[in-house]
Amino acid sequence: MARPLTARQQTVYDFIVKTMTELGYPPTRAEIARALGFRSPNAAEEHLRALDRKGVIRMIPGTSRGIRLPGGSPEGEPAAVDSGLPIVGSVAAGSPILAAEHIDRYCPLPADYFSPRADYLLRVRGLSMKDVGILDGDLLAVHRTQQVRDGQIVVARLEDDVTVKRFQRDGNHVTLLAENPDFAPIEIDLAHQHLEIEGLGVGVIRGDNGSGLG
Amino acid sequence: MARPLTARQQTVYDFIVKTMTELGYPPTRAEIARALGFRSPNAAEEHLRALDRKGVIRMIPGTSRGIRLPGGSPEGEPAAVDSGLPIVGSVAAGSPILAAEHIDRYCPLPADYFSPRADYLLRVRGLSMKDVGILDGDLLAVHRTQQVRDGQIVVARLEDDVTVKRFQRDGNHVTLLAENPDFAPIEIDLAHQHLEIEGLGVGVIRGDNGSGLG
DNA sequence: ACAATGACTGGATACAATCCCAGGCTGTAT
DNA sequence: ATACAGCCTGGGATTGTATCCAGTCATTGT
Repeated sequence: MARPLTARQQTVYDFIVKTMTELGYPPTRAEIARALGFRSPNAAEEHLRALDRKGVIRMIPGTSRGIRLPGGSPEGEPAAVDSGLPIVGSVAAGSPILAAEHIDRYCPLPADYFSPRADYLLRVRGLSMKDVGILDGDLLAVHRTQQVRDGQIVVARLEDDVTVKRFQRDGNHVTLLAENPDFAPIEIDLAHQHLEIEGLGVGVIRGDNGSGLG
Repeated sequence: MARPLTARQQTVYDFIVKTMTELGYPPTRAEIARALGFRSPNAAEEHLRALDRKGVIRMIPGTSRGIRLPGGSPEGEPAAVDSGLPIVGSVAAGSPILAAEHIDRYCPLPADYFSPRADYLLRVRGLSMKDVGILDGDLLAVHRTQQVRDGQIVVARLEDDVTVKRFQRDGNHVTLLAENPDFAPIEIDLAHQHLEIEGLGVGVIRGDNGSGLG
């Protein structure tokens, strides 16, 4: 079961990703410890084991810098690609997004047109993200993952409610920012509230309405 | 300058690239030696020095697996699809939009996904239409037609310049409205200026950039 | 003939890095 | 109360790795 990462584990994971993209190779335990302020490399070791257990990284025993980021998201089964990307309309409270009854129709676009790969298209309701060009009725291409970084557009589920917002985390505190001055940010304390990240916004499609934009 | 690599050095370099793309981290001297049949890691060390001298890799002293490939990580480019909608980048003055030299690549989406049918995708530059959710770099799906109505988003050519604007006509007078308070409307007197309507905006696609929206 | 370079073998050393053990502290679940 | 997981300090054994030194052999340019 993919229990979500703890805040600290997420920090470690983020540092690994950052190191690998910036330097081209993964960090050592000592480097992780130094970067996050641990006085012992063992703290990093234990975090790595946890991340490995949860499947977001792979440790290669006995190998220096032996950390791998397995391709694809942790346990997201690849969406049925045959007929294209499923288009999800409104999501009922408490049920998984990709439940069959939510699937409206399919968009004949290959999943890997977007990068990272899109797993489904979510029809966006409301104008809370209009300043980043996501309008009412648009289709948001979503990559299923729990690994999201600050500033990214995410699909989140908060108390059975699915929303699209910009993600920002500070330790145990998460802020979901709208991109529209008419909407207030949503503040979440992870210690007291449950927040589930459903995926990462990777694209937008608009225009199946029928008579041109306007 | 950059003397070309010897055959053996090329082999070593290829192995480094292969290792990094397959494993996610660079090889050690010993691993290179093992892979290429050297009986001493020093042979690998000397090759690495040569590759560093010639600038194709960068060695980080004292660091295990401290090998970097300068000039960005090798990214797999998306396979060129020769079917689907042509994507048009910048359009040279005075030439038809669908001239072959403007076609960047193709988007594997059927033309009739949009309605009315899209004939090509135009990459939009600038933020003049940001208030209707068309941002810089977005792909505008365009239906080729001259029959446009007031209020529609159109692709127009004015004095060899191709722009995307909202269309408004009053007798012989046309106004092309931006959807961004920072941009002034363009006023055109059809009796004195030539305006060509290239098509009607029927959709928007965003998100072929590579790492999520944000 | 000579030096310079590329391509190695073989051996050695010191540090880099993984990984195990023994704790402590704070929560949350049972 | 007790147990357990997450998160951390501190130390230490063992192995992984970078890096140096001393040679050999062939090729190439001078």
